[in-house]
Amino acid sequence: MEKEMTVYEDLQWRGLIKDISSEDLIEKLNNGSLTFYLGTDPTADSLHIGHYSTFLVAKRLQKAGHKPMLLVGGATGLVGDPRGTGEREKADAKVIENNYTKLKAQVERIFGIECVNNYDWFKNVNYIDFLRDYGKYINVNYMINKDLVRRQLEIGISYAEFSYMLIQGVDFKHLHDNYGVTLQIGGSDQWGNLTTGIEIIRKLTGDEVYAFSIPLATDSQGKKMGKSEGNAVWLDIEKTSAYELYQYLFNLEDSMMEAYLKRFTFLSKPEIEDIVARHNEAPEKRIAQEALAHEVIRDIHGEEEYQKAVEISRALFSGDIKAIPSNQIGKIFAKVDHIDITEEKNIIDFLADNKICSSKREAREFVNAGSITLNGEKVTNVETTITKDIALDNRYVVVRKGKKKYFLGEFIND
RNA sequence: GGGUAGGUGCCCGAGUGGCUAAAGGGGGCAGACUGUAAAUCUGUUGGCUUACGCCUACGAUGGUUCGAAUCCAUCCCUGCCCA
Repeated sequence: MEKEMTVYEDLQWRGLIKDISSEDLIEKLNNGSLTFYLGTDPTADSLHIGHYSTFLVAKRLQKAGHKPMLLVGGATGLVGDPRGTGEREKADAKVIENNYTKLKAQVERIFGIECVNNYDWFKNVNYIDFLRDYGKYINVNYMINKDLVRRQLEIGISYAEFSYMLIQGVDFKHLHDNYGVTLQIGGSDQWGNLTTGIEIIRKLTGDEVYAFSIPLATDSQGKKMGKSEGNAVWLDIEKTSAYELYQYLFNLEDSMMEAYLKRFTFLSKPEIEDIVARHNEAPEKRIAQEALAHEVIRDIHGEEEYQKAVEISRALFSGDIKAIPSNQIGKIFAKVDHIDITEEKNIIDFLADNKICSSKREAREFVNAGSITLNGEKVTNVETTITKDIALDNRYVVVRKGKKKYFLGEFIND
């Protein structure tokens, strides 16, 4: 039996540590009970899969006996953090507020961790005081040398975004002063912001606090994970259904499976090694993808949603749509995009009107290319009409676009 | 404030009066192959149209011209240099 890994070793093994502010932190992670935080800005009304692994680190540390706090940046979201690729659009304050409300609820539901808002302590901060209390202690030279700032300096960066790291640094100090937070974690792109906080706290209080960064989740090409059909993979089930999430995870490439299992699940080292070994014997069975999808969807949406996602997938990909009892279709496909059909209509109009295709031109192209399937039968004639005769049970038309995008059309008027 | 280089389709970027719905690359979408992978290859990528064609588009607004992304004027925005 292998010796049990320490907290730090486990994180390292899972590929969740990129930079660490001080070697002293290792000891504290392994033995102490730290209060730490992790932040995100409310730039959208839901987290996406890219955030998920980072937030899971908070969960892992919590399981190891540390106390987590999550910060949703109502204040920092109004300013916008530099991305290194160009200035962000000025965010609408109402949108940010709305996003904050949703994110807070989501974060507390999925991770079960207390959530704070930096707007609460920034809304009354006076600009002059801010400059005197904090701005005085950080050199512009220091700020300019941060990687993201330096990159954006070449294309222009506003004073607001430039100041971002200062605000985040003050967050750290606030949480340090009021909640005894001594550690901040974040994605590797946040490293500059994390270290600025450490700097501010050291200069103002003399206290030594820590940070480590987490590598961003990428695919084998080094691209950020999290896009499916050109859309982000959200944790909000209203934005990305359990079925869509299942499909996303199930289709991930083999070569990344081990890394993803380590990063996105709580499975132990022996369990992951076992899954990977079995997977490699017969990659086409996608044992690893299946395990990954099960773990992740159960943790985010619950076992029941996972089972439903599997059920839909089986029904759709078994190939034989017509074999499904028609009284089951409505139920099984409840989670697939649903289209009400009120009249019989030409296939091209049907595809374009229901936004399955973005235009009639595209609809024609898809039909001609053989990309459209109705109830399991390929349609190649643009003159085809959607009628009740071809509908299952005179009611349902399962439309497939491409290899795996499904829609359920249903005749609703008699 | 002065000088200078720019602002092109989802992104990067070519184009300096008609041959430009706009090269090339990336990304997206679709097809083939496969395992509902990856990689690769092929097609496609403003809208309407079977098609001819029409409409909308090259920072904004006006103007010159038979004709402008391309020329002129004013304005807005950005980089760089100087003060």
